[in-house]
Amino acid sequence: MSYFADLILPLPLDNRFTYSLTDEEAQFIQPGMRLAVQFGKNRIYTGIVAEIHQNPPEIYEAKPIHQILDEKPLLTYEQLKFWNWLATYYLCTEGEVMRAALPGAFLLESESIVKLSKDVEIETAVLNDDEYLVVEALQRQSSMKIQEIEQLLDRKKVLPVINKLVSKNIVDLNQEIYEQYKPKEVRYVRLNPAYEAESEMHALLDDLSRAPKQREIVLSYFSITARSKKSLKVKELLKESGASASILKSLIDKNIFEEYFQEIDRIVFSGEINSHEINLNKIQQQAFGEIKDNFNENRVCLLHGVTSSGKTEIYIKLIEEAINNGKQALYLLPEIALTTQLIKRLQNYFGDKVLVYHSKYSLNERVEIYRKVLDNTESGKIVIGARSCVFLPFQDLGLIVVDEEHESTFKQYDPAPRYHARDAAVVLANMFQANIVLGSATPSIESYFNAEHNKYALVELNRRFGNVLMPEVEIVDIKTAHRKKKMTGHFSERLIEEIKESLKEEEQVILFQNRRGFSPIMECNTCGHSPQCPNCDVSLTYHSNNNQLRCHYCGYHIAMQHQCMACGSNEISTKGFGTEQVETELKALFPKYKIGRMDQDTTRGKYAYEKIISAFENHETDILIGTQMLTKGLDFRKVSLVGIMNADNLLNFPDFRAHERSFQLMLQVAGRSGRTKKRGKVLIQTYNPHHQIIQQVSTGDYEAMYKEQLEDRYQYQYPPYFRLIRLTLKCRDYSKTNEAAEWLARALENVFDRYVLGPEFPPVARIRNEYYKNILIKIPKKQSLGKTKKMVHRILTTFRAIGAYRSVRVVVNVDPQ
DNA sequence: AGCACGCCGACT
DNA sequence: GTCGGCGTGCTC
Repeated sequence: MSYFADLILPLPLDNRFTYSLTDEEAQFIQPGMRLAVQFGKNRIYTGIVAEIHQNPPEIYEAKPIHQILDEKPLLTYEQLKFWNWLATYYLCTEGEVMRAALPGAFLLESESIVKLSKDVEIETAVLNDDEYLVVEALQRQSSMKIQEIEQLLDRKKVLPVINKLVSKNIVDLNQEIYEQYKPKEVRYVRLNPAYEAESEMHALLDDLSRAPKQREIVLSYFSITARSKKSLKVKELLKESGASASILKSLIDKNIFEEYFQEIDRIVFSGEINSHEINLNKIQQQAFGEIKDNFNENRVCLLHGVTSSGKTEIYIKLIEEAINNGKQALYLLPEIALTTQLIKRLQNYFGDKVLVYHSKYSLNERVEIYRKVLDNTESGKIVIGARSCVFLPFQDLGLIVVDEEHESTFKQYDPAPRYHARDAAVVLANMFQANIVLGSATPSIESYFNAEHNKYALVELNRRFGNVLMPEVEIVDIKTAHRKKKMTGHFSERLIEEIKESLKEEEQVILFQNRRGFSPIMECNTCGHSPQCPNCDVSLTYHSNNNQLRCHYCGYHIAMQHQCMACGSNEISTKGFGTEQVETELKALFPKYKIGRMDQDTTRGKYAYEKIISAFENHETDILIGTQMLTKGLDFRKVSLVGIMNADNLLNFPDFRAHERSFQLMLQVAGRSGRTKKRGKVLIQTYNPHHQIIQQVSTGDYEAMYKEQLEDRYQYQYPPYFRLIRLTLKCRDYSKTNEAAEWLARALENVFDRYVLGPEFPPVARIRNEYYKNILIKIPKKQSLGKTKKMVHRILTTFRAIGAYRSVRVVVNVDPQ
């Protein structure tokens, strides 16, 4: 009886691929294991076994596999199910999920390696120039990669050259696959046991009397080993003796010392546990109880708690319970880089049970964390991290916490799978019958809607911890202020007064300015021209730190212009303002005070972010100017004033979530103010003081915001009443983009009728010389989601089969943010 | 995706 | 003539 394995390959291909197995292989291989298989003519890929069966494929002969890469499955049954759900729900391939889900080091890929054939006499006469160059290079370096040959010959297509050499039997072309994961090893030394006897030892020291440095090492070795019986690291020995590595090497070469290696864990917890008891106050205790009651009924729990109401303590208690029951716990955060404070807190409490996982870790570190979760080790019971954590191989997941549930960064934008980690987490929890709590001070409309309609349970915390009052919000009408000439640059008189007041009291100030799009652009005062990006349909923005004009989309940059490029006029001014301008103006207003700035430009270095934060925490800076980044769970004790420089550029975003987002953002920023006894103050500068969102922020009235937004969503057919799928077409050819979009929209309309919107150009219609066009599909509640997606998938398959539109790529975004 | 194959314009 | 461009088809 013959066996076959259906594999998921890490490619954007719809199908699984079937390979044949020998009986022995079939005995050993289980779903979830990695296999290396040949796919296409030469390449070798890592595939995941999804299924083993005995049905031979009918229209082709299955190839045998190349190699088995695992001893036991790397994926659990739940993960395979989860991958499949993601691919179906988000309309992508399992291969794309695989790429996102597995640490890169698990995906071995082959590389073509060229070597000289053995025992071949090379007749130079039969070689042309290129061939000669390759052969000559191979005589020097034994093997070359295709890319190296491309460089050597300075041309793009080198395969014909290589193939000729292969056919002349001069070189061999092989596929090599690499295991990318390398365990971390520490080098140890010990004395050759032959010298252990006292007499031998003395003889050795006598022998070395003419090599004082070597003798020194041996003496150091004795003195260290006399002190402690522990294995001796090479590093330690060199430090103690002060000798160099080369001297030790000569001792090893002489066989006086022996070296050996031991694998160590990269993921080690170095901090201390100083877990003071966490005592919930009465209100927290009550919320905690309610959450647990709902867990008992297997309900998703939405925890709506105002800023600094103490949600984290509740999470910690829930996690503690989960791990006491022997389960694993997952704590999801929107962005890991911005939450060092929280991670420290969890580590202080749970010690080495906490693992932090995110995409910025090295390949090897991620592999180790993955394995720890898979093995369900004691040190990995709690995983904390950003969205990609949902892909870890949990064995016995008991609890998921999704903190800042409303954050849109939980949604992956590019590349596929374009998944929402919060929604995926709900599905994941369901697969494990695990508990899940979504927490936020400003829940997303969708989640609150689900709570209202009894799909989720709602638990509320509406008092700040220690009964600190919510900050007082003041709205400053800068339209009138401008008219009355009461503005200094972008600062209203009121804001300046309040800053002065806070600084006088030796308190700190945070100023918030939204980023992107509102960065300054150059504009000619004579003809109104502003320099454009040649590759994208946007104006270039001015960056003063390097005096450049830059494109945010493609990175194109030129030196700052002092003459208009269109009319040659010298009168150029900057329009719009960013954090940089705020900083400049502020320095002029408050020259005596220290000002910090936190935005994309200043947080580029590895620890730049931490530096800015700790400088502010230690009160080395008085005023901190920043963007979105400031809103994330930071806890500054001495901030009494938060200024929002311009609320309008948030509100005027062309997006159905713009108002909800503005509310969430402003309320979060406001929450940075007055976290201790004294009541904080928030100043909002705006041109529309009567805008309903501004009003709702000023009263902190989430309910009002929710109700009003919900009505808009209903009227304009948006989530939560309708689901959305956005198709984006991209192509270098303008008219092809149009034609293809038109075709696709018509095809969709045939099925979904008036629920298809567009095609439309997005606000930026060209990026990196590609034209973009969007089609939006709205799915009413009563329409089957599964069937709709199947239909969209079918139409897309037909579309992609049309030759004329082949150069047009379609990006599918389910539940776009 | 990545690669081969085939067709076409543009250069040594 | 060949090189390199791109469109097309296919991968178990």
